[in-house]
Amino acid sequence: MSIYKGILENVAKYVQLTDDEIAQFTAILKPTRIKKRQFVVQPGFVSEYRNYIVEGAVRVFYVDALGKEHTIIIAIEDWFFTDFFSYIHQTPAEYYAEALEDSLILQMKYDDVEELCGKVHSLCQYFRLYTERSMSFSYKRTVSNIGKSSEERYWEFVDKYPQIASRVPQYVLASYLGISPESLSRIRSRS
Amino acid sequence: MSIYKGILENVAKYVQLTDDEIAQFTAILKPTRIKKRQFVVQPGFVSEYRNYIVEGAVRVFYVDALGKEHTIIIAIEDWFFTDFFSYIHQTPAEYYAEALEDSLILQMKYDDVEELCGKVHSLCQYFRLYTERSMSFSYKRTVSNIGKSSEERYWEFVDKYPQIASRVPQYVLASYLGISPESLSRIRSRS
DNA sequence: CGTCTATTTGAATGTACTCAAAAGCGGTGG
DNA sequence: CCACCGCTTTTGAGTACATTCAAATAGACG
Repeated sequence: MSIYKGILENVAKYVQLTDDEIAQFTAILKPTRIKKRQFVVQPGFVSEYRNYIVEGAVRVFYVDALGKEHTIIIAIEDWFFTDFFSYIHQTPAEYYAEALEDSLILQMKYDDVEELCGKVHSLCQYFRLYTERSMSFSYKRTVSNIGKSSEERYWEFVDKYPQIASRVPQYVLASYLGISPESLSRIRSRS
Repeated sequence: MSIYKGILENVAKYVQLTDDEIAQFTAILKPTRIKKRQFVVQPGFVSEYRNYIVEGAVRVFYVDALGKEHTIIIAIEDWFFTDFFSYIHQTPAEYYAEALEDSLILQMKYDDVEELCGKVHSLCQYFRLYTERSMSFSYKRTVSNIGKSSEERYWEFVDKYPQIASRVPQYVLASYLGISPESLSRIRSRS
């Protein structure tokens, strides 16, 4: 079974590619193995790649002026991750992307994606539709952040992503939800 | 001067359209005038349109179980707005979109946009690139929400969008930043 | 000018945070 | 395989910050 199976199925949910288009697409995918705690993106370096996770888990986070970590993305199988701002604008990253587990990812270079999207209409459609969908979910997170209490945010997350909640360290989850690890521990204990 | 000037300039920042493509695009834009306090989107109704603001200001917000309003988007000239989740999935909206001022907007129907993006590669490119950029900014807001104090969020907003901060009521801004109106008033007074 | 809404101010409350320390857990090397 | 070490999670106490509720003031609009 090909390592491209997952991503091609993902694409197939939105558009249908010809065999030739599939070949062109997979040609720009660079399979990479990363070990737990390894950084894929680091502040100061341009995030050249959009990364798709075949197997494993990754988080994107930044360290504020006080040295505290804030997790922006927690990604598992069949998700994309990168420092999006750095990737889209091709400017130096501000965030880290770190493997939470040994992982296998598919990396696609910005220039390659852009070139291919310029040539292949259906791939352009795929990325448009996929990103629009991501965007619509992103608003849900904003709604959670501005309107819900820490406790509500936590249980909402557990409800929505039970696999993730049980798979990542609590301090990572806390930093994703914007809660201190101590508070998250207390929220969990009073249930 | 055509009312399409703004949106066409926006498109031109990303892609170049032929005259024919421009004609096809503007053909699906429906200019609509809305009065202050008028709703463009309401819970229970599918948000059929993606809306571009030619002139005016609009906010998207929801009302929680306790009757409190939470503002998700504040949009002015040259911005798009809609209940994105409802629009993308074509399911009933959960949010309101309300004019903060008398406004002139361009409405494009979901089906028309999809059909045109299927036919016209460069328009598909435009929406892809535009949405990817929006996405990259959306992460910035998330970073703000999970990592910064109320006070920092407020000053960051004023710094980033001074025109908006001085143009919308403070309780709207407070509900956008996830702060109570009273707290925002106090933040402003101690400066 | 009067009414309605938005903003400010005050006092009390509550939620989440910080700092500190203990307990739990996992991984590593002897 | 067990013992140790480091990191994560829990627990406790005190504090800071934002919220709520209530009332007063200020502003906008007809």
